[in-house]
Amino acid sequence: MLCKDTVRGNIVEAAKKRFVHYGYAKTTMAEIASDCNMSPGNLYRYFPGKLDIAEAICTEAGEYAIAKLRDVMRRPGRTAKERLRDFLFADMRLTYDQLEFDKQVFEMARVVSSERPHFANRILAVNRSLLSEILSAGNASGEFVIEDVVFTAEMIQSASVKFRYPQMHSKLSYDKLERELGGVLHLLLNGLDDGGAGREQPVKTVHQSEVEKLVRV
Amino acid sequence: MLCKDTVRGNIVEAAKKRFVHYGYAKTTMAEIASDCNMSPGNLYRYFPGKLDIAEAICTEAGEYAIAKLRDVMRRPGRTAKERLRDFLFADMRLTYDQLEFDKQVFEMARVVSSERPHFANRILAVNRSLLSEILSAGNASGEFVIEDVVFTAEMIQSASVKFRYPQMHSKLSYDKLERELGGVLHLLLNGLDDGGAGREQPVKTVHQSEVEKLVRV
DNA sequence: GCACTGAATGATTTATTGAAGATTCACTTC
DNA sequence: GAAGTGAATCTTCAATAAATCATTCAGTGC
Repeated sequence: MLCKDTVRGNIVEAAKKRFVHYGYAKTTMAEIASDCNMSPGNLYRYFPGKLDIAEAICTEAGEYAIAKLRDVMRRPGRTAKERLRDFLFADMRLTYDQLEFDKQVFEMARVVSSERPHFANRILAVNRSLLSEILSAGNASGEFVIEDVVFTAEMIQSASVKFRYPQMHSKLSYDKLERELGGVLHLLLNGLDDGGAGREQPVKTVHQSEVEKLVRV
Repeated sequence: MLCKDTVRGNIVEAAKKRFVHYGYAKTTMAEIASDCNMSPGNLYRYFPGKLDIAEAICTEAGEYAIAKLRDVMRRPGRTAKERLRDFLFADMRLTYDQLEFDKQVFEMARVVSSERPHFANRILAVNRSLLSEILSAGNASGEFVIEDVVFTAEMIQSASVKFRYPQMHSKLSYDKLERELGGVLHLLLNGLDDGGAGREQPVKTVHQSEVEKLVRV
């Protein structure tokens, strides 16, 4: 016998295929149900509604991204600054790859985060806690001297908003984004007294190919 | 006899009243014409189209804002850091006051900058040149040691995007924005090694009342 | 011929309505 | 009675008809 969670999983998988292929709006509950060999009405025994299925997909994707970021963050033998850099670049690339090129995934993400604001906030909060972890480690190693780690993490998020919102990417190539994030990061690390935002990036960034797509179908 | 520029000015004034009161979309060329005691057709002898009237209004407002920022920037007896702070706070407040509370003005600005992207870019470029001026002065006084002033100005704009785009203000009170800009600025000035984004703001910011509304009608 | 008009044109917006889809629920099956 | 159905309902979408509006231009008056 199928347990409730298995069925939910099947529904999510079927919906993900449809949403990614045809888009959220163009996918009907009847189609998802039919893909699962059930009636539309029965879907409602597993999810309160269509939006909740999309939210489940996004949550899964978010968890995958967090796992990726954790990996990047925890590579051995890197300084805290390098970790911070790796983290921000990986985060930008995850956003870019996922949302810049896939209109359908972008649509789904947009709908979910506009209809369920708490969802986006949760993602942001987890992200911030990872940032805080990096900052704390930097404090411990003596690289940073940060009083309020959580507040500082929040400020780093503020300053890097441009690199995490695909709406703002419009018309900026990935190269340009990379250059800008590099410059901003340099400023954040070194402040204005230190030669300004130098173009050189002595710290090697995690290579993009190491960070795969967020949702694979 | 009325010279062409006087008539243009009258049209802009009439249109501004309508746009601010009823919104860009809800204002018809016939209404603007009628307010100027002329026929709709005659408007086209002074402006290529409706959008150009809106652009003229926005240009005027932009110039006013630039003038305000120049004032703020040039107060005597301030350090470069203080000037930078004043500048960014004043800029945020101009954006906030103007666009956060006035739906109609926001609509007009949105239409113009989406239909005429070069317009927004011009504003941003002028803004950047003012920032560069501050940075150069800081270099001259020895406060900063910035190699590429223009590049650094660009990076400061990147890091402060959140405070200049009303779309991003959604759900953030002005107090919260101020706290965030303060924190980000601290990071930009001092970098991460220096105690992080301390909450104290020893530098007095130009008081909000000193920066008036952008468009007065 | 310069300043302007206002009706004509064609694009865009709005209103209407029929169809499609999300959600519910009384009912069936095992 | 847990799992599921599918017709009924109520909402939302899409197509199109109607109206409005930006823009043009042939024409008027000075």
